[in-house]
Amino acid sequence: MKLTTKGRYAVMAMADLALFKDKGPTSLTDISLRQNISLAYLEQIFIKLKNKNLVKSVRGAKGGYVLEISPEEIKISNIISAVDEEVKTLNCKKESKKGCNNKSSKCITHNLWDQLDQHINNFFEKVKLQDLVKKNQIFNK
Amino acid sequence: MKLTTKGRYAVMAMADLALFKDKGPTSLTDISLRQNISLAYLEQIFIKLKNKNLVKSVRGAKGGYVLEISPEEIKISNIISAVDEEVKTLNCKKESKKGCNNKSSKCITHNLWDQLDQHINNFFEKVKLQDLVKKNQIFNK
DNA sequence: TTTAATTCCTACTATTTTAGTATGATTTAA
DNA sequence: TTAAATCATACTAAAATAGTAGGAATTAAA
Repeated sequence: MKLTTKGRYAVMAMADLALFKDKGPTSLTDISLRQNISLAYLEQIFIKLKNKNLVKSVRGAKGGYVLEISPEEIKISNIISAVDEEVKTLNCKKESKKGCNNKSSKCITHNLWDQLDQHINNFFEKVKLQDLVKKNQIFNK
Repeated sequence: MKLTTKGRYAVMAMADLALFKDKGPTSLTDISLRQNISLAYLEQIFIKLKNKNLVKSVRGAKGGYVLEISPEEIKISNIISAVDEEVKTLNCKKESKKGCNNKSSKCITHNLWDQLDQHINNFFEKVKLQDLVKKNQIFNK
């Protein structure tokens, strides 16, 4: 599955942004210090978050990033898919020779991975950024 | 998350084994051909499956592997954890400096990953090997 | 008794992905 | 003018993944 520290960093950074959202633009330097993530790495991550319109940037001194939409509206799935390209576990389709395109026992496990994907995506769809910052207790929906 | 082609191969191979379980030991050569997985790689995978008592081996000519227990009793989680060591996404605990051990905003995302793990594991706990071979339609439990 | 088919064992290696560095340009508040 | 910030791109180190390679041991069958 595509779920790496990059995705985790993105979620952490967005949560940080949400926590400080009333104090104007938050610089990546601040986030870097608070969350202990390399500044240059954060920059790369935020380019992607910006491209997906999850944050907007304020350039120049005293600049930084602010949430484009409110924490209640931002799903974790939005964040992760923004930086990790795809939330897909292991689909047979990619590798045409193996798995699915196999003649004899054609993709016995195909549906399994499909459903797993749905299952995981479903989880990330339900959790909002707000759920993280509010109480640090997520949900029992 | 620890969920790689090794895990997928293992599930595919086990499903293959389940399909042919009435025809005596199934050789890895056969599985290799049917599922298009390198023989040597399968060998490594089956050592692990054997260590976890999911299969047993029959050595020598006409040998191969057979399921140690019935497909109804084998959970997908058993298979994956046998070959991929751990079904854990991204826990903060591992990396002591980052994430959790951060003073200011202590592990905002900790619970999120914990619950994700539970969610995924829960999925794999519910699906049995039998569910794969029976109808190629998994479940709606 | 020989042969071929098989598992078993261990070490090595190529490839890919991940995570991160490095460098510098651009923008803008103070 | 300066310092603090984003923006952009290229490079690289480390780790994980996905295999390969080479042989030893076992056993059914010819």
